[in-house]
Amino acid sequence: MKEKSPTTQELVLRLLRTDILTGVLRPGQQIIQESLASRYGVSRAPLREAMKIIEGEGQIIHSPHRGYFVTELDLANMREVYRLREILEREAIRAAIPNLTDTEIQAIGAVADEVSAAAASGELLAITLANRRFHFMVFEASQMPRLVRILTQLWDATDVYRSVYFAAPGSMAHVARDHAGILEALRARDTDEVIRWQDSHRDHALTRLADQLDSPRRPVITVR
Amino acid sequence: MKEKSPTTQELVLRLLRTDILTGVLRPGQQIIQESLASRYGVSRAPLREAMKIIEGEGQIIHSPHRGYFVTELDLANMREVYRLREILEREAIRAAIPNLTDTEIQAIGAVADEVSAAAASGELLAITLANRRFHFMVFEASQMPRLVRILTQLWDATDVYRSVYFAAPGSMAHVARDHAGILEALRARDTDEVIRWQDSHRDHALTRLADQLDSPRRPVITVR
DNA sequence: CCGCGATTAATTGGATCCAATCTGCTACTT
DNA sequence: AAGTAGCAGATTGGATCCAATTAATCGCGG
Repeated sequence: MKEKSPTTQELVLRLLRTDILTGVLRPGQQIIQESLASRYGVSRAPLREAMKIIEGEGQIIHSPHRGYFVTELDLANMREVYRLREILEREAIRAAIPNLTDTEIQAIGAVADEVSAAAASGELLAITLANRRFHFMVFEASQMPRLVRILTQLWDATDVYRSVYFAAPGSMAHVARDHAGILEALRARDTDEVIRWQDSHRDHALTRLADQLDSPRRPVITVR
Repeated sequence: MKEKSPTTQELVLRLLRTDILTGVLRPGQQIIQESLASRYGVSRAPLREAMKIIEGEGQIIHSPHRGYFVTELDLANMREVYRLREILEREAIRAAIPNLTDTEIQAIGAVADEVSAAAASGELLAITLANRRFHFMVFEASQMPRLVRILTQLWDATDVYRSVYFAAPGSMAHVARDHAGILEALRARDTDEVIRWQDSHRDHALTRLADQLDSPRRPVITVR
């Protein structure tokens, strides 16, 4: 097997995503290209192309001749994202259920365990990523690549705040319960029940996140 | 009022969009950066950033070290786009109706006339753009910017084929009738009726487009 | 004659360099 | 003293240049 040759902008893309996710780059903050490029040890060229991608996903916005700024979500915006997720995830689940094989469901169960393991370790980034994999394994079974892409964008838009949510006490137990419920309903091939669990799961996250929106989060790391 | 200073990549962006829309760049074709850049009279740098945006909208795809290619939609993909449009446009209309003022509806009516005027002139590009404005004036009244953005992407994805559709004889009369129906239902604030018209409008377009997908379209202009 | 491998041309990816624009400060006018 | 014009520094936008990767052709061997 030949090893992958990661192009520089893919690398930068990953770095950018995690920096936004972990709060190194805070909402509202301007991104100084030179500074960030040297921080990543690359030139500005691949950074700018990577930023154009992130901009397309709505995580940063661009103002000509002024620069890029990390987007800041207000409550209305957040509610819109969750409303769209509600509509689209229902569609994804409906399309996915008939396609899901037993082995795939088993694999999804394994990922659920990974989430729990990550939760035990307390690694916020690991939890977020594992949780994402869990849900998207279902979505991807829909065989609707464009739908999956849109859902990815919607999840990306709120991921900045999601890690804060996971940090809240008691959230992890709630998540574990919902995941178990989803899994059980998947095994029974009970579409409506899966949707019910997923809806409640999402609603719970939204109310928690809405609370967090008032109290601004503290910086994790600051880049000059 | 100060005039706008269009940055180069915005210019390139517009050029790229119309080139894809009008078929100068055909589905499946590779985009040779140097060739296209010189055609636009610019360097490759702004072209590449513009392409990253278009890629995010799904109109072209990128393969590392190989290049950019204009995306080609198969029937399954096309059906997915229309299914997603169905779901999301319904949501947009539901959210929009309560917000629509009489003056706004009047303005939408004016745009419907523009579509007819464009249809009479036979200018395919003008028809496409006017038609788009008509529908998006409704969508934008939803006050859901993210939803509008996603819908824009979905419309973009099929616009390459839409002009072919408009060229089909009899289509224009059908379109005019549907638009009139939508307008009337808007004036009556009858949400379900608007959705019914919009659904039928869309379904008609899909069946026509599906036909076109078999017979490959002839090139309009070819760039070396 | 067909398949496989190496060399070469073409194209993309990344870095550096220069020009255009914005922002904040200073000084001047009223 | 307040406001505005203009100047200087910083930052972004665009162009050119060089390196890395791909694919295509040619040649060799089976």
